[in-house]
Amino acid sequence: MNKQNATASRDISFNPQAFEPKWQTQWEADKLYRAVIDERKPKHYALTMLPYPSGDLHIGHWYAMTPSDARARFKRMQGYNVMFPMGFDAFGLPAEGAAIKNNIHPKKWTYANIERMQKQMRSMGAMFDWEREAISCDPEYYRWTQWFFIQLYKHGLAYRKKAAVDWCPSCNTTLAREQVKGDDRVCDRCGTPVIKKELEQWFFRTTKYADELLSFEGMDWPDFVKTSQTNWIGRSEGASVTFKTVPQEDDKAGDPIEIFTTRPDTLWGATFMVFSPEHPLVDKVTAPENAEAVRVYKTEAAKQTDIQREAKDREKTGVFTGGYAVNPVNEERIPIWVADYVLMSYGTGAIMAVPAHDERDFEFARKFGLKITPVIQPVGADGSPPLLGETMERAYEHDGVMINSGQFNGTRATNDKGMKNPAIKAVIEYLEQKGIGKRDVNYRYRDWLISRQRFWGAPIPMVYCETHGWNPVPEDQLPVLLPDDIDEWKPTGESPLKFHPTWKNAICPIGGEPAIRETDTMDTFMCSSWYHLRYLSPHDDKAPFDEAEYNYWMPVDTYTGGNEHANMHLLYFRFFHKALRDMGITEGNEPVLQLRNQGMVLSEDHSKMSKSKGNVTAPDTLVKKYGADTVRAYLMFFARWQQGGPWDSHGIEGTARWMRRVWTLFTDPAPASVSPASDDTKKNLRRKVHQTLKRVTHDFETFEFNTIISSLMELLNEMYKAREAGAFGSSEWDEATEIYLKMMAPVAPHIAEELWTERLSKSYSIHQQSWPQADESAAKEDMIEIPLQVNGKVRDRITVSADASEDDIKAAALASEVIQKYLDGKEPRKIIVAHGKLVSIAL
RNA sequence: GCCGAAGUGGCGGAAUAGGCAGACGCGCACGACUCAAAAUCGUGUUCCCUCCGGGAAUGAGGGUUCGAUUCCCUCCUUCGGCACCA
Repeated sequence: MNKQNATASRDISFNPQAFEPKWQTQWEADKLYRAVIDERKPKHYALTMLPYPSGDLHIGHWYAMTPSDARARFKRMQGYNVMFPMGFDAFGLPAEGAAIKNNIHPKKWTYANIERMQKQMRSMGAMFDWEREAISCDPEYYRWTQWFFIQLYKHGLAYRKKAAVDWCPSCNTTLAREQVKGDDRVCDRCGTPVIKKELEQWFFRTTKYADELLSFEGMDWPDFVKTSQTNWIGRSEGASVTFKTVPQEDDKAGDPIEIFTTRPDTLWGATFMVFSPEHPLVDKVTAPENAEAVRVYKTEAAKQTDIQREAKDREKTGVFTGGYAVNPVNEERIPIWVADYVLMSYGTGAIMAVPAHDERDFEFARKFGLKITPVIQPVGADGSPPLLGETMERAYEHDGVMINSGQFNGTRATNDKGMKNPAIKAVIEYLEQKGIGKRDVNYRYRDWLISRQRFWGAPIPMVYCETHGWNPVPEDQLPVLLPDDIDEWKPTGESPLKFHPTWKNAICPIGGEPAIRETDTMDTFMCSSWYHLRYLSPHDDKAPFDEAEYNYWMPVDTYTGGNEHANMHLLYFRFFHKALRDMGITEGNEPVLQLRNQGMVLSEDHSKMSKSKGNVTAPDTLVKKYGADTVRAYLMFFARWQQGGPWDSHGIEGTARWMRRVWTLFTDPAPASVSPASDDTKKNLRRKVHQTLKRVTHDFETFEFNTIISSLMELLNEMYKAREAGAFGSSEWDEATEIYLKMMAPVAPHIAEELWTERLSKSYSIHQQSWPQADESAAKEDMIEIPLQVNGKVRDRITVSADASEDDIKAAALASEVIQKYLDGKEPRKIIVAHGKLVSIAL
């Protein structure tokens, strides 16, 4: 056999740079991947998160998109009518940065990048349906973003309010709570610590859906996303209780104060109250002689940043107001304090303090010498003395029995939260009966702040006039276009649109008087909350999306993307769908059935890739060197997709080698001098093919891309051996090659097409073939090797027929000389034949 | 502190209804081809020993079991989310 010649000819003929663009052009010309409604076929909407047009496609985009593409292709071969659209999330800050730097309009920069990235995306050989492309900064797109804002406004889900909001001093804009990260409270975009500003801004009423967003019923989503969202929403069950304040002399009517507590069962232990410094009633409850101290404390608190105030290990501070409240269950007069450990942004901004059973209240009470009354007594701690306020060393926060609580003494308090705790349940019922409190739920979740003081976003379509206040722009006047003739878009802290000479001038839609437009633009997460709907009919000028398309394609069957969006995009996206549903625009409770998140491709030194560190891997260079198929395959192979990992520039060589070996197997002339393969060889080949097919099919379903590639590599190795053994030309061989290319087609669409169409001369296109069906009987083994264990250690192996009975296997095992040696004439204590796979002998 | 995910050779990773640990690939070593190198092909590659053969090993320790990477308990480490949230 002359291997040398084969090698030489192969290296010349494997040239992905030649056939990859050829097929990309061909597929596009033949509209192979157009997704058109076809009622005869089951649909599959495969969605992958759309990119921001930052300039160049990086390896992370490939990592997100090409395995998703492979799976979409697999679904398509399985007979689904698959829609796999792509677009651009094209509004956002970097465009403004670039605009300032290069003195060009953000629009120009953005569209230039889009064009560049479209070209790069085409080199991936993905089955994107470009006729469905949607670009969020197109007026035909943001017209509908604005339209949705107006619908939300009309349904009371968009509102304007003044509040202390998060402000990024580097991005010069407000941020939503979700966009502030970590304990050091930094901007999600740029890492700058945020500050608080008191501003009037537009909000979406996301909290209305807090409870519904906690339900993930029927959703095949990763656990970490579900728990992350659950944590974020932060639901606490408890009670709200009204305390009366004791009137100051000049003020006869003492105001009622509502508080929220998760532990109403400890109400009898509430020995003081604490107000947040910002609480509106602080001044009213403050006694004249304490007024100066309170004023000073409030001023100090206002100067502190949130980061300082919310630092956990900080020592508690506070001042007495001189005012008192009455504990509604025991009529005890309790002092009211002001302290910054109580936050205005949670609950009612005031708490009842139960120092005996709350760590924070305990610390505060000890520091200021306030009364501590235990009301839950631990049980079962034999001999240990009962809790006493004077001697307790820390708050007792576990289960026990209620004491010092009047009629409830003796009630069992468990560690359960909410109504599952008998003590809490009993007390809430009592409070409701007496009319002093009620069952209540609180969330840490906040409404979504969507105003941005930036230029490159969808203008908020609202107009203000002195007489009629805020009103939406009439829908027939949409879109409210961004001006082209703007030369001042530098972020100043105020919206650049404000400084355009004429843009903000409008007329009131109600009375026709002169009015002013809202000059803030929308958070770009608003644009990406509905892009999956725009893909349905991207050029529709009658509606945001076409109803027939919606009815056929929605909901999204599989959504893939990065895991950094768990509490941002994915929460907004769900909120948006539910809001639209309640307005009668969409149907169903959730937009996405199945969600899968890929991990991140790290650089070779295990750090995050970044342009500034110069450790990025450029896909364009890799495509040039290896071809797109190899890059795709390596991205699927090198790590668990859902986990990601560091790039390895040597590792890709292995995948490149595999690709060349595939090419060689299909293009090399058959070895001439071997005799025809034995029946066994052919049967074994066929078995391996169908075993691989089963595995690959399974792994595509479960997103286990790395084992798809390794199974294919393994089968290729077997095929080489079978060819050596003379299988070439047999019907088994032909079947193997056909199935091999079909399995390869989703992963490496170009080489599969080239070999299928050009080398095997099969009918174009392999991407219109259906996924092969595994033959179970062919995949089954005839003979199996069974390990024989003695006391858990493998001592011998026997080969038996795959359908041997347990008794046969047992007999064969005992017949083994090695086993007999170990038995040494004794009777084994126990013999177990495990599922016909293994024999375990216990001596 | 609370919630979640995960710890397997030099490396990326296979294998879970409880049944042969290390598939596949990288790297490395040796060999073939070559004047030589690259490429390619072949062989080997968890660790330890006295290398015929035996022993140990899936973050650590314990438990259940004939049998545990897989199940249970305790602990350690890494990553992610939340955190003075009443």
